[in-house]
Amino acid sequence: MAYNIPVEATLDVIGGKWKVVIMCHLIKGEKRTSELKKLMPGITQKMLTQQLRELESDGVVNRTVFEQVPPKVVYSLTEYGWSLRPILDAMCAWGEGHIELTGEEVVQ
Amino acid sequence: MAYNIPVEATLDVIGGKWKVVIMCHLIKGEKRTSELKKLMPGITQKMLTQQLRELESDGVVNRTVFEQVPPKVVYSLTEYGWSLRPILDAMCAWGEGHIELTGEEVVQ
DNA sequence: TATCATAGGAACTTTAAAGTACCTATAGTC
DNA sequence: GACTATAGGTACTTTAAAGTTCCTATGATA
Repeated sequence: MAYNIPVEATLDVIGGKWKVVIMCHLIKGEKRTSELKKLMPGITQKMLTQQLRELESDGVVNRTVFEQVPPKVVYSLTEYGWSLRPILDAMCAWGEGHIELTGEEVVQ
Repeated sequence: MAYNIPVEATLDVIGGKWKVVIMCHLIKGEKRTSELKKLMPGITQKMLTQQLRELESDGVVNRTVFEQVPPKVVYSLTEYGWSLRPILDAMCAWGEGHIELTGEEVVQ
């Protein structure tokens, strides 16, 4: 793909509704599928699997399968994924600094 | 809106296909509509206007109208918009560092 | 033997994002 | 008088993203 501006390459990897959120959770350590699901109440099983597959094929996350029943699969950031850390940190920090300033996010 | 994780507040403001790209251009200085259109060959007039309107109502960009014919409108980042700079810088830097490593973006 | 837990596949539908086509205004120029 | 440049509006359509529902496997437990 040809980009008009380099930042489009970044958006290709981390764009979309869920990838940044997934990676922000994985920054704190590897997680299995069911843990991610609990951390992201809004995501569906399908979207979680789909986004993880895309992150995996982009080389951002590792998928480790434990051959046991019931199945256990653990996801973690790859070294390549860690290279995105400055972006994730900046995004998390901004969100933390501005979430209460908007004023309308009172849980009803 | 209630968020499960603060970074979702960030995604609310800069999420989508075009906003980060627009802001990356505005970092280098104010731009009029026609300049942005030239810098982003892939965007349509409608999407450009729509995204700028959303950024404006989120307080991220300033819209300055010059009362002349033909019309002249200039967009720039607000102070609030500048607070997103660490994110934009990190995203731009990552894109610059990784765009040539993917190897398949040769313009055909 | 029926049920659970886990991770995910497949088919289908809904919703949101994005794109297309066509319309406006007006001072200045050809 | 027709045409240009500029910024944007509106209605409609297309495409992509996301969501829903139902399905699989298997060993352990009730």
